[in-house]
Amino acid sequence: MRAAATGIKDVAKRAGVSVGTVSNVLNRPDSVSDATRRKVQRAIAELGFIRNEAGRHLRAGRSRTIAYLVLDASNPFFTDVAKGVEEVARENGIAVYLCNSDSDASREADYLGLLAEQRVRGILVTPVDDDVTQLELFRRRIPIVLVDRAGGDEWCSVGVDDVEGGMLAVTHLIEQGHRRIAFIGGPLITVQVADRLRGARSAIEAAGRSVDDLVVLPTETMNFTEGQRAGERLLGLPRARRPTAAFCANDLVALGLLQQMTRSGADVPGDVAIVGYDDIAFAGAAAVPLSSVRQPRELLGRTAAELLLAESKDLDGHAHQQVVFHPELVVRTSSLSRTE
Amino acid sequence: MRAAATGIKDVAKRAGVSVGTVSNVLNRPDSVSDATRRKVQRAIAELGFIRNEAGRHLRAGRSRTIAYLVLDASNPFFTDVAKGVEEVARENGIAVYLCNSDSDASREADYLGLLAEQRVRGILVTPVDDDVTQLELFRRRIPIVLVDRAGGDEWCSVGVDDVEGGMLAVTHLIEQGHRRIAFIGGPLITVQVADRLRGARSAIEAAGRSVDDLVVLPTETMNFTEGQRAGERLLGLPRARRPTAAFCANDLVALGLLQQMTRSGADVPGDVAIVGYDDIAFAGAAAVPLSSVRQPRELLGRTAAELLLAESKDLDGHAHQQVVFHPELVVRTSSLSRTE
DNA sequence: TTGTATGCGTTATCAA
DNA sequence: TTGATAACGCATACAA
Repeated sequence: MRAAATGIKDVAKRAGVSVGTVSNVLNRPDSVSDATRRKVQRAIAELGFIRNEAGRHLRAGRSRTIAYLVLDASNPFFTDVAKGVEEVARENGIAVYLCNSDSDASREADYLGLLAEQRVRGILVTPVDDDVTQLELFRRRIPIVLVDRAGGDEWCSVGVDDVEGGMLAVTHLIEQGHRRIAFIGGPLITVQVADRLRGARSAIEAAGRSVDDLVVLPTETMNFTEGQRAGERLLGLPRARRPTAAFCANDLVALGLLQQMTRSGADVPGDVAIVGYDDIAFAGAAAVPLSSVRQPRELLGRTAAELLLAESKDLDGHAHQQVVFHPELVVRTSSLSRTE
Repeated sequence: MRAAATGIKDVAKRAGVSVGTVSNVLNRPDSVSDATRRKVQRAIAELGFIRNEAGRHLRAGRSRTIAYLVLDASNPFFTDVAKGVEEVARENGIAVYLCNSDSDASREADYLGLLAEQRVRGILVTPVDDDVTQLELFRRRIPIVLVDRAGGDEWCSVGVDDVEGGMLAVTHLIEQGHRRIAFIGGPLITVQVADRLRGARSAIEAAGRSVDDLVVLPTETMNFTEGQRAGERLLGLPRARRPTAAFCANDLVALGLLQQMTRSGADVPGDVAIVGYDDIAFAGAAAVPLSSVRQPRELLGRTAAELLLAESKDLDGHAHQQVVFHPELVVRTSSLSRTE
């Protein structure tokens, strides 16, 4: 048998005081006499009273929940960012909904609708596509911060300089003596991917090479399987045209590629050097430790959450901020030429 | 400038009808005349009205949200289970909070408190420890279903027969000609781990071997790093006593072990055969494809969610159910003896 | 210091 | 078919 829901009224009755006093004990304990406070607290304990957030929310007009809508909950990158978000939220007594759009625009839309109904205090989102018009609708009601994506100065955003990341990766590969370099990732219209590619091109040009030296192998999404497929395509290229190095737009793709190479008997980094992106935990732990462009994941999450809470506290006088972090190249075995 | 929150009253005023009619349009559109319905719908569109879930919740007395409190959001096993949960929830117009206890009992307690305040309709949880007394408190108010863990017939639970899984794995290794077999996982007091170990022992006994042939290497948690450490310990054993096969209590540990072997120049499966547990996506994609005991992850999630919704609909007349699925051994390269 | 009364947004009941 | 109104649980303004 389930206990009936106890409310503030039941507590008041049990303690022999009014509901206002119970509320005071909960919210302004100093304004209540010691004796009364103890009485009320005992009643609360005896009844196992738990505040009803729906009532508080309705009364307060705003919730104590934010949401983080991610592209792919099974990508460690996002769970690491989420960790940073949760920390800040906890410090502020705020709960975090973790929602997974799974790179599906309709799921994203569903979740945004749901979150709007919940009147969450704010939403952190890495949008499925770069068209933010859909988000515009919601933004009129709910503060939104873009994570790992920029939206111009009309939006708060937290990201990492992906052009710089691409440059770091490819400059490193050039320094390791590689001429033909593959870029693997997609879809190419995605801002992050496009920026990383742009950085890669800049590095090629800065080295005085021809852009033809960069072989773009686009993928549909960025998961392990796509990396394996790209590996097959890479090995299918004629020897003369085959790149000796690959820069992958994320680590899942890089790990898939690495695995396909190993499986096919190709040596990494001997036959193909590999640099990934994100530096997820698996990267350093791969069979051949993976070089990768590290993003400050938890910091990204922390900063995004702080921006969101700031905006939610000062809705009108709020100036949108675009925070851009710098990536860092972590060199491991997968990209080190043995001849050096 | 942020738009003021529009409510059902604003819609009513705009459409020139009463709030009851607006509510009818939203909830029982058939009971409203076509003309009125159109008027109201136009007002809703013009004002960009979005229902306030807090109000609905307060009125209805119950929320349309459930929560899934996982041990480790970055373990693909849990995100796969979560996918099953979300599917069922979506089919029922219910939202899912995904909460990450990160194997930390205090975080788990915090979240349970938070969820109780939110009056979520139910909670799916894989508890941090096997002492369910803490959960008992909440259960009096909120339906709880244990996921991947059993709690006796006083609880609804969904799990997989871990004893059987352990037997499958070790029987297979014995059939592959191995005598000394390592069991790697922990903490050993965890029910799942203990059950898998028990299954492993049964398999040894069923084969007429001595239980001394099973070398238990306990780990503190079950992540990649612990697997690598276990690998070092394994290789540190004197040749004569060193197991030629290892059964790991999850895939992360197995992958860590596999990687440590490869790094140390040991051959898998030649020097050490490996079987993991869970069959996460990475398992089949590892440098040496990993044999693993597969759990029906999404089905686990679906079933758990269905059980939870059933219980939440019929609180008192509810009979607790313990659903136990059977694991399946997926044999890949990592455990195949070449001599066979 | 404590009690009373009101309203947050929604839905359901009942009357018109 | 539509409208008026009460109620959900809580927090606050104000009165005592």
